[in-house]
Amino acid sequence: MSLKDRIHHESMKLFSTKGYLNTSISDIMEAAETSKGGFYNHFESKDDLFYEVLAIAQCIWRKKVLFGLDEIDSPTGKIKKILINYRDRYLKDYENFPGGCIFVTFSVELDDQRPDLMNEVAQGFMGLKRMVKNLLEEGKERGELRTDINTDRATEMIFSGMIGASVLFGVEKSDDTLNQSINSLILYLDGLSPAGTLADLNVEDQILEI
Amino acid sequence: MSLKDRIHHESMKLFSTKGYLNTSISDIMEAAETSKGGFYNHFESKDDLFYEVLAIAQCIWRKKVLFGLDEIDSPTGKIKKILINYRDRYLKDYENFPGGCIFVTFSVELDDQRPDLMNEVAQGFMGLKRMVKNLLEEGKERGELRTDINTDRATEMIFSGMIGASVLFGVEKSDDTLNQSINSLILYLDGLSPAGTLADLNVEDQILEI
DNA sequence: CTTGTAAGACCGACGGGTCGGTCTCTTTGC
DNA sequence: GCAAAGAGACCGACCCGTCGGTCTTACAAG
Repeated sequence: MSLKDRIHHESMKLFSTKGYLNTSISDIMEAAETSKGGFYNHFESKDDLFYEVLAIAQCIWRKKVLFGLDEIDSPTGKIKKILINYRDRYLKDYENFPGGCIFVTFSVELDDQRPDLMNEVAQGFMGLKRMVKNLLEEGKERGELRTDINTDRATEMIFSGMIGASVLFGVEKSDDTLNQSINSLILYLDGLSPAGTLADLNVEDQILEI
Repeated sequence: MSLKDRIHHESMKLFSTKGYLNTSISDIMEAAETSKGGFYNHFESKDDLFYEVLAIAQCIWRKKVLFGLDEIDSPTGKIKKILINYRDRYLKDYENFPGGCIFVTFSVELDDQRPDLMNEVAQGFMGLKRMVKNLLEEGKERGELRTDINTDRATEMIFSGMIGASVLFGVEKSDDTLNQSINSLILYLDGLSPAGTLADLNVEDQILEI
């Protein structure tokens, strides 16, 4: 692995645990086993590194959370898959994000201090929210959701539930807590479907199989 | 207002926006219009200030979020009141917490960096979660919830929904977003009640009246 | 010899914290 | 009633370490 890759990787780990502002370049140098010269040979500034790491993190997020989604036809099935991926492939990815969801960490520390950096992060959030909403609406059109379901409200529940789950996972650092939070969301999603179709989806199996 | 009170108050505001680690004592000095000497005359260390501010913030939280709760008999009504207070009296309290929920800010930045300080914060979270759970269970006993409702899962939904809502409020800084997030939680709570009782509670009115 | 990579000495700004000193207000002795 | 003495609030220069960032130097590959 090249030095640049090593700096990217170690920075991402440090950012996810300590945040951007509280990670010093010395921290990164130590973790990547390099020096000031090695660092500044590859990056113009710390902010420069931020943007690159953010892009890489978003790329990893997509790969992890959207994994296997195209093999699923049902929109609500896709959301369920997103939740399961989010839980098992993303939040438990201690190799890349040992400190939990890097976007939550960024957003909480940067929203009032570095609005310029914050914008980039916020766009990712909005993308996820829009995706959930679109899938819910499509699911409703296909009859996978009860007709009385308000997709906006359901989107809010699932979206803020995902964010809340990652914060609480950071607080408690317990896989059990995370499983409970996300499983509750999956069961909530199942509860939106018309009566009778619940058993067909084999919910509990899907939760336990992972 | 005494200097000590001023430091407490300004620190709380700064901590809620910048976090603890990223707030310098110079920041506090400037905001409280004092000097190094004035600061250290009242506090042994920055950590000392942290503990005091945390205690004050918890006190304010309780006063704001539990406001008027004893006048309500119904357990689910109490939860609804908590959600409304949380939305209007606590999160929108720009005077004390201009940066959003101070406990979320603390927990995200401190969980991996200062576990000693984190413990104090985490206990508050667990207290709220336990309160919601107890109220839900009591509500179920009183027949305010359908018998098939799993109170653990409902607790997860409401609790992580509250945390997620405060993070997203910080990201978007929009009252509308916050209202939508919390209103969705209130409507979710209403959805847990046995069919037919929904209209009696006059949900939409309660949401709009605030 | 040239070119690109990495090392680390160095810079000014700022971090938390200390310390000598001033200013004001209360207590005390007469 | 009044002045001397003491207590404690408050100030800001200063300490040392760390911050992000620059620049010269060393060295290895071609």
